[in-house]
Amino acid sequence: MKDEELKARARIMKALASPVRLKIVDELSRGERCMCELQPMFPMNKSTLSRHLTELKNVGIVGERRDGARCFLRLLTPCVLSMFDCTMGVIRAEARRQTKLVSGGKATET
Amino acid sequence: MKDEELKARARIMKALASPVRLKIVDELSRGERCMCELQPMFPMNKSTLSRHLTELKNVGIVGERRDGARCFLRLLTPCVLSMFDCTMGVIRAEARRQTKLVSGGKATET
DNA sequence: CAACTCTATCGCATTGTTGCGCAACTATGC
DNA sequence: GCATAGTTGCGCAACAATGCGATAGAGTTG
Repeated sequence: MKDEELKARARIMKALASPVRLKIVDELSRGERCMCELQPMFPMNKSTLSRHLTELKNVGIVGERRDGARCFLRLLTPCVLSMFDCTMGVIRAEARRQTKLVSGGKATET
Repeated sequence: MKDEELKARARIMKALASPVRLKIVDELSRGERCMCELQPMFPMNKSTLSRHLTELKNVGIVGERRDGARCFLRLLTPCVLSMFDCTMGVIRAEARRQTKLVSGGKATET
């Protein structure tokens, strides 16, 4: 796999490697929102939130539509939601592994 | 969505938010490998490579099988490969958007 | 079994990157 | 003019990536 491609992918993953940004994506998956709607959901300075949005816009996951003073955000690539499913898969698999360890399974024990 | 869940997901995304680790995953998708096989592919100190592997192991994406002094790595959750497809989707969508901008499309122009 | 090699990991120091709030700024609408 | 919506510059603290050297097991050979 090409080096450039790896970097491009890493950039996208990085944009999603934050609870805050994941929450934004999750919220936008339910429809268009403007900053002012998002702000109450995030206990942080609006400048910080704006920067998170910028990061998502930079990699092309989120797009904006300006309407007067407002700036409506929406998900441009809903396929990122399928990534969520996968992360759940990883989490569940890991949980199973932990369980096995506790209940005396064979996985990698000391 | 729960806060803990968001954090767990972000952890997984973060583990994949690095060209090096993406390359490792890509390589492991073609089969089990030992550190000594991976090393020649990565122009970095072996301790650094080891750390990247540790990170992938920590989130449960990669597992290890020890055989004597060697340590064979393998992909535990192949679904991460489907994430790759999605990143490609995002990259392509972004490329299309750029093209539109150049060719005089309507998207977000100044 | 002692000495040695080979494989992988750990501790530490250095360097670069990220997340954050604050305050200042721009732009829109009343 | 003044409130509302959002972005930008700055500095700080926390975190991540890296190399180097030391260390810990496994296997090998005398």
